[in-house]
Amino acid sequence: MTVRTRVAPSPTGDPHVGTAYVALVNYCFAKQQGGDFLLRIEDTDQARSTPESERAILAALRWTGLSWDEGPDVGGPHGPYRQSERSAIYERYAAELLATGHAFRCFCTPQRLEEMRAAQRAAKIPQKYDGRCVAVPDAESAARAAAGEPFVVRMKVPAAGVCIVEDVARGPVPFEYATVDMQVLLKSDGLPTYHLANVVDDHLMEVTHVIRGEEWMSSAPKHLLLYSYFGWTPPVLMHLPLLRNPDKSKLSKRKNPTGILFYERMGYLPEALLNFLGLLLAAAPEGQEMFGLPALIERLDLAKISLGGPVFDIAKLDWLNGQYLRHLTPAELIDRTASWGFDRARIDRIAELAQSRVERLSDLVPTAAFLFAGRVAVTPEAFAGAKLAELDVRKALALAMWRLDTQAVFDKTTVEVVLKSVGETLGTKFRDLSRVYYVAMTGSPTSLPLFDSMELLGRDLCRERFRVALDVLGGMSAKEQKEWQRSTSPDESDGAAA
RNA sequence: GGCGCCAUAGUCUAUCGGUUAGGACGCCGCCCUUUCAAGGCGGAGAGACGGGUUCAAUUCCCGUUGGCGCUACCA
Repeated sequence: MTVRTRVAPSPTGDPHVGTAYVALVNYCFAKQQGGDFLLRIEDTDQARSTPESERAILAALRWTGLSWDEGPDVGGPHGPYRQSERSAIYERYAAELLATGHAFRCFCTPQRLEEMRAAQRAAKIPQKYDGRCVAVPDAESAARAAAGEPFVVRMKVPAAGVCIVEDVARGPVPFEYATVDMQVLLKSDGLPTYHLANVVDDHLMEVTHVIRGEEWMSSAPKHLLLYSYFGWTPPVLMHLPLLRNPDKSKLSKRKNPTGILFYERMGYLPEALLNFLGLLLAAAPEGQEMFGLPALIERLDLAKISLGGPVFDIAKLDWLNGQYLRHLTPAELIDRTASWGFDRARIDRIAELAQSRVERLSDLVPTAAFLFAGRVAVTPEAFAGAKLAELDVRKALALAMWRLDTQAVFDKTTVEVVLKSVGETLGTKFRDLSRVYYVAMTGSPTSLPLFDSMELLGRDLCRERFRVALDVLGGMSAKEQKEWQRSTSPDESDGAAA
């Protein structure tokens, strides 16, 4: 049987390095076994999925140098590869589960579920669905559904017994069925949850090995149960450790750059990034830290991947990237730099912005330098200004950073709207606030137009500059963070791929 | 709180019962050098803790501690 693996990102945010990491393992394992690697878009969350995010994820993954045999953009015999286009399929399988008695309609309202959980919390018992609607007789259930009463479909779970999850790297992992929740399979909007869609698709797409993040381990029993309800052979499972921040918490953009595009904009080479991620998957032979995809494909051994969550150590990435840069000829270095940041459209735009601000040709490069830099040097003093005295500069930076994160698109118009909204929140004219942003983004209070510059810089680099500026000004206390977040619309979406 | 995963230096890791516990990043020093890098050489630095099993444990088992994940009509 042909080995088939997949990466299944959810298009709900920026392309995440965790996605690249998971994709890399799946890709290498498939190729090592002479198999196929698939890309599937898990966009069953109507509220959070966006086409912009999907486009960005595909582009970012392509940039890393990985390629897939089947996917929404390249097609394939098991399509469509976008879950939002497969609703009819999931509905059919949910109906099958209903018919075979492995699932039931649940008519509980969100309010009733919330009350149930509150009671469970108060009683200090595990929070899970109490099973009320399992008792609804089939005839009544069908009638209520036919009458238009909203419902979700939940899976049944054995009351007792143990489910053994066989993990390639961990061996058997036991889970008491009593601790497994009766998961929602089909939401009231008729779309499936991850659990149903993932199992159905992996089966239909003939995925043989599911290699995904550790965050999924506790739902493995549910998935295994579904495979058995359908009478299908489950795939081989392997859960990868999660990438970490230096403080060991799960890698998050609030604390670190997590975007693949950040590394691209920052000037890392895709082969260096892949090599770096590969170092977390297969130990380098003594003194040979540099290796490419072919070597990784050869050496990857799923059972030997270390299970401790690795810190994403940017210092080591820096060194590796330097190694790659040094292996280039000077001409290649120039070519790479040119195609990285000096494409015609981009520099033409920069020229437009800079033209009225230069008097000599020799002014152009210094004027636009901040657009080609990764970070810019800022000092606390640079933020000082008469109008700014009584204003909390850090709050202005934090609000802008957070609000910008919640925007689906990142262009000059969005930036303008968002930054001005911060002025309103703070009760300040934007004119008096702009210096803060000029300094943080460009490193100087006088520079090229801010909104255009930020668009040119891109979301990831801007976020990083906000972070650095905040840091230079002493950061935020936990209390401030909490308080300030109340005056913005928080969006914690920061997940890696499945 | 419940369930689960994990545990070698600051970081990434090797060692699948017997090693002076190996390598890489970072750090420090020396060399090279008009500076700074790069490069070369060298150095400091690790088996969380407590019990077992064994002639012998970093390695196997149990407990403790710690970190992490899950605990949604999100993935």
